[in-house]
Amino acid sequence: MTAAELPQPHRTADVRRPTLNAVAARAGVGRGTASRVINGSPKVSARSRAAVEQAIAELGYVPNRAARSLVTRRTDSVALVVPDAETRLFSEPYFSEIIRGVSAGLAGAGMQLLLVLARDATEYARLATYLSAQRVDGVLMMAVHSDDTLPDRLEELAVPTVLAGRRSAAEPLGHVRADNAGGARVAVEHLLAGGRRAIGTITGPLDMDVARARLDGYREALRDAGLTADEDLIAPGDFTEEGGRAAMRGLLRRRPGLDAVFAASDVMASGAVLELRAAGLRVPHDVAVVGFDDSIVARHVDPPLTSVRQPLQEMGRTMANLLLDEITHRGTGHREVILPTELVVRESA
Amino acid sequence: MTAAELPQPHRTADVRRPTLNAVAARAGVGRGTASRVINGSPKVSARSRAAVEQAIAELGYVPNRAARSLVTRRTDSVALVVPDAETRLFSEPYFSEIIRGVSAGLAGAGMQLLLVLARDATEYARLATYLSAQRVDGVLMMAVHSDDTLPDRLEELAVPTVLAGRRSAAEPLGHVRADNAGGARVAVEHLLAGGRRAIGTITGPLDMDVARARLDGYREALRDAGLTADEDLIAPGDFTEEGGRAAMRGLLRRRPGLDAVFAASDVMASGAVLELRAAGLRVPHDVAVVGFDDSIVARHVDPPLTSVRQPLQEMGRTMANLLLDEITHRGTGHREVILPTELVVRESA
DNA sequence: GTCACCCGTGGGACCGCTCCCACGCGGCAT
DNA sequence: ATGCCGCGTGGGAGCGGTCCCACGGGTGAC
Repeated sequence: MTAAELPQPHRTADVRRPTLNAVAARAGVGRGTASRVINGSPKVSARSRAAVEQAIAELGYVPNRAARSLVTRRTDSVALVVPDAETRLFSEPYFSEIIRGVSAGLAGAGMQLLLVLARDATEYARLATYLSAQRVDGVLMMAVHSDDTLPDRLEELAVPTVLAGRRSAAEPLGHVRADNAGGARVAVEHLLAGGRRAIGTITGPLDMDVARARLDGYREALRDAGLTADEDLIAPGDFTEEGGRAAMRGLLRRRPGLDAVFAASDVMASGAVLELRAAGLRVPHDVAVVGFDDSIVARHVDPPLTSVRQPLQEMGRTMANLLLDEITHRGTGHREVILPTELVVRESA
Repeated sequence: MTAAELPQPHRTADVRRPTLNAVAARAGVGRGTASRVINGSPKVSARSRAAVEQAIAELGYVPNRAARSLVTRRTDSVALVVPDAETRLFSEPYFSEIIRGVSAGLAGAGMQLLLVLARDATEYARLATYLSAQRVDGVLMMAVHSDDTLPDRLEELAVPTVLAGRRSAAEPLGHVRADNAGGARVAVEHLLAGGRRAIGTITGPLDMDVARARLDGYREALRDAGLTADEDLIAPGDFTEEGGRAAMRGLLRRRPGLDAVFAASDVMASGAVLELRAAGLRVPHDVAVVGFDDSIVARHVDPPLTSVRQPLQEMGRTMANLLLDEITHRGTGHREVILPTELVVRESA
C-alpha cells in the first residue's frame, strides 16, 4: 500500500536466532524429527524427544512465525477490528474489558491479537481485502452497525468472523452479546417495584441492535406492568453524555411529571442526572435513574447510579472461543451466545 | 509453547490468492521487476510499472506478509505491551486514547499493532524472548514500574523499545511522557492564585516516576510562592479512590485549617472530595481540590473537578513515531519527549 | 527362515517473497 | 568502428519452517 513509498527500514539487527536446523544438528536428529517434537507429534521416540527438548532449551530456540505461516497458511493471529469513530463512545471499561477477555481467551491457544482501528470509511472498506490476504486466521469485530457490510465481505472471503453484538435480529454470523432486552427489562422492573409509574427512556442510536434491544426490554416491562410506553416517553440519544442531556431535556419538556428514567448507557444516564439537577429535580427523590453498563462513571455520578452490568470480560473470552472454534473446525455454523446481565443497585434508583 | 499440544487447525480455506509470480506473468515481466514496482524502487521503466500496476489491480494482488518477512527479517508490526495487573489504566480513557494515538501513528507506515497483555509475572518474564523472536520490529510499553527489567532485557536483545513514561529520572530508553511536574505546578499555582495558602497534596505511589514528578511540581510551586511544603501537607496515596479518602482523612487530622488539596489523580481527588463532604466541608468553598488526568471521573465528581489534562492521543502518536524512527534508523539514540499539559478549570477550584 | 508390516526417521521439495548477480542493449566517448 | 558505462531487466538462491515420501530395522505371522 502506501508503505511502498516510505523509506525501507534496515534489516533487523543481525543477531541471528537459532534455526530448526541448528536445533536438529545439536540434538543429533533430522529436521523432520525436531519439527515433530516442536509440534507435539506422538511419532517420536522418547530418546529423540528428550534430545530435541534439551537442544531447544540450550539454544533458546523459538520457531520463526513467518516461516511457519508461509507453509501452513496460518498466521496464528486474529484481528480485533474497532471502527475508530466508535472508540470515543466507549472510553469506558467496555473496550478494555472485552479486550482483556479476548486476550485471555486467545492466549491459551497461542494466538496473537492484532488490533485494527479503522479510521475512516475508505480505510474500513479496504479492510476486507486486507484481512483476507493471509494476514489473520480470523476476525473479531466490535461495534458493528446495522448497515455494515464488512462482515458479509469477510464471510464471502471465507474469513472466520465473530461479532460483539449483532447487526439485526437476523444476524447470519456468529456473535456474542449480553441479554440487552432482559437487562433493560430488569432495570425497568426495578423502577416499577420502587413505585415509579411515569418511566421514560433514553435510547441509544436506533440503527444499533443493542439500542433497539434495550428499548424492547423497556417496552416489555411496561407492558407486563399494564402500562403503555407512550412515544413521548421515549427519547433518542446517541450514547454520549451530551446526547443524554439533550434527551433528558426533551423528556422533561414533554413530560414534566416524569418520575423515572431508564437510560440505555451510564454515560447518557450521567448526562441525564446533570440535566435533572439543572432543572432543580432531585435524584432519586423526584426522578429515579437507572443506567446500563455499570461503567466506572456509574460509581462516580452523584448519586451513584443503579445500573445493568454486562459480563464484559466473559463476552470477550467467549468471542475468542467461538472464533477459535470456527478456525479449527470450519463451517461449524455460526453460533450466537447470549450472556446474562445483572442489576447493580446503587442510590439513583 | 503450549500450542504444541493443541489440536492443529485446518489449513486456511484454499482460496489461493494470486502470487507475485502471477502478477509478473500477467504483466509480462519478471518477478524481480514486479517486486520492484511493489516496493517503489525507482529503477523500473514507466512501461513496466504501468503493466505491473494494472496486473495488481486486475488480480487483486496483496503481498504475502509471511513470505516477505521471512526474507526481510522484518515483520512490519510492533507490540504494545500492557501489564494486565494495571487494571487501573483500563478504567480510564488513558488506555483507549493512547492506543488510538499509537494506531494512528503506525497506520501511516503500514505497521500492524499487536496487543500483548501480560497476565501474570511468569508470562511477563517470558515476554522478552517471545518478543525478540522475530515476532515484532519494536515494542511499546505502558505502565512500566521502577523495578521493571523487561525494557532492559529488550534492549539487550536489540529490540527497539519506547516507553510510555519513564521508570526513573535516569531512564536509558526512549520514552514519551507528559510534563507531570509542570502540570502539577500549574495546578498548585491555580490554587495559589485563588488565594489558597494551606495547600496539601495527595501523591501517587512514590516508587513511580509520575507520582514523584507531580510531587516535585507541587513543591516547586509552593517554594516559588515563598511557602514551605511541610511534610505534614504531603499525604501518600496509591492512585485509588480509597487511597485518596484515607490520605485526605490524614491531612484533615494533621491540618484542620487546610484550604486546598492537589491530588495526583482524579480518582484520588474524587475520594478526597467524598471525605471532605463527610467531614462537613464544602468544595471549593472551604477546601479547593484539583485533580490530575482530566479523566472521565473528573466531570462526574460533584462538584466537577478542576484537573490537569495530558495529551493522551498525541502521546500515543509520538510513541509510535519515536519507535518507527528507532526501527528505521537503528541507534538514533534513545530520545525522550515531554508533552505539555493543560489545566482544565471546573468548579472544584 | 522369509515376508509383510509398522514405527521412527532423514531429507527433498516446496511455501512466496526479496536480494543480487549477470546480462542485453542503447548512447556516448574514443 | 570499438569500447565502456549504466540502465532496466530476468531469474537463481535462499529465508526457516512443514509436509510427505522413502527407507532401515525390528517384530510377528506363517
